Amino acid sequence: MAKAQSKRELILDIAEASVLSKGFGGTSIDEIISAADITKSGFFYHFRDKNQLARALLQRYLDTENAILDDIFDRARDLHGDPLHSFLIGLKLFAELMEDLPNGHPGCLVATVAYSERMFDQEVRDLNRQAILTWRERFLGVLKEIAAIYPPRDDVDLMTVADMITGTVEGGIVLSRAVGETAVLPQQIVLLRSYIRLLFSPAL
Amino acid sequence: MAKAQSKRELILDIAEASVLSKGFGGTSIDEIISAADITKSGFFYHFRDKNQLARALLQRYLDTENAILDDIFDRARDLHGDPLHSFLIGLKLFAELMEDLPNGHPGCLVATVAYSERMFDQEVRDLNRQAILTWRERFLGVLKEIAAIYPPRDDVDLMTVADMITGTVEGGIVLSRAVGETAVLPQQIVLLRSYIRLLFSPAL
DNA sequence: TGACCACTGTACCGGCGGTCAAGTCGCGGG
DNA sequence: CCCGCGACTTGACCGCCGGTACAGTGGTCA
Repeated sequence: MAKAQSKRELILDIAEASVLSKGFGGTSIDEIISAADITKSGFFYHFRDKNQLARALLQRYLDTENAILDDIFDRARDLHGDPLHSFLIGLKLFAELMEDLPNGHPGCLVATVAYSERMFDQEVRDLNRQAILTWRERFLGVLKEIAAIYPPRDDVDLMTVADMITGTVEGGIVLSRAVGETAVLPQQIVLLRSYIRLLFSPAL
Repeated sequence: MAKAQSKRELILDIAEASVLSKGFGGTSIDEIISAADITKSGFFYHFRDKNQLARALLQRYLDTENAILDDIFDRARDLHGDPLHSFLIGLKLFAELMEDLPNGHPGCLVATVAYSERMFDQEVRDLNRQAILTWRERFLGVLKEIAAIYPPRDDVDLMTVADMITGTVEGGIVLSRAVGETAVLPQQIVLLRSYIRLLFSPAL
């Protein structure tokens, strides 16, 4: 967790950690404010209500996650010109990043929102939906480039393959947390990489 | 949702639906008891506290899910003697079952628990962990049978492949819910089937 | 007949989400 | 130099929620 430069950021840091370990409904404002050493009125100065907190939390989370993905796959692009090989390198870098997290991945707020949808207003749910669609488009673009050069060995829908990238991460996080083994998530990403390679490689 | 034969089962039915749409922390006992038309004392007659409700909820969920998996893969066994083909049929049956759910998959309680772990006692967390390990063993057994006949085309760890089955379902549910498209989960299972086929088929 | 099961009724506690009005303190600009 | 503004604090209050305690009640079965 990064050092908070302002009380507002500190609230978001504390709230994010609490939401990921206890769920949104299980996170109390009283607990956040005592950890952040502010008063209840101080909290409501920054956020109109708990829903606005959720919105800010999710927005900040998506911005940082997308920045991380940009960084990884841009670096992979620099390392190899071929779209397939570059994507495989990107997945490897991603798996290594997940492996290097000392306590495992802290959890995805998109999954938290998806599993408590009736707790949030339409704005938060739309933001969540848009996040998945953005990731779908991101990976679909790469996969189309790959498929133009390497025709897939099986009759698959590329959009579904794009969703599989996101789905593997979401599923891997659930498994890792539930079983208490931080290695599960990186293993799943490596296995996904194996599928992508198998699907597009002309011969092995 | 099946008709409840007792107030206790009715409580569990209502609580399960609420937990899956609002999270455990977002589900109030007051709301459950008014929907079940009983008093607060009536609730606490059946469950000592909210944690005992969680335990009963999870146990019942796991029992029914395992019965469904038994049924599907037993039927698939009857349809084809070869372990690979039988497993591929099982995955197809599973995808079709998910596709036929009118409002999509209602959600997995294992994921809910994993994303609110600090809300539950050790007993519930152990139950959750055991559920993942049971599924791991279930699928690992089948995969070992398959690999004995069809050597995998890529150097993969079969336990990781077994986890991928569970992970695809968990990830697919998160995606389906977040994006509001019920088709995503069955599509992901069909894609997983494509990988299993590609991984073990001697030639295409 | 009476014990037990599945509840109900009533009263209470402290925590939590949220609201409201007024006050404080530092700091940057006119 | 002081004025205003942003970032809070103080403190009082509301109704819902999780949970406790315990006495009571109607049906059923040995």
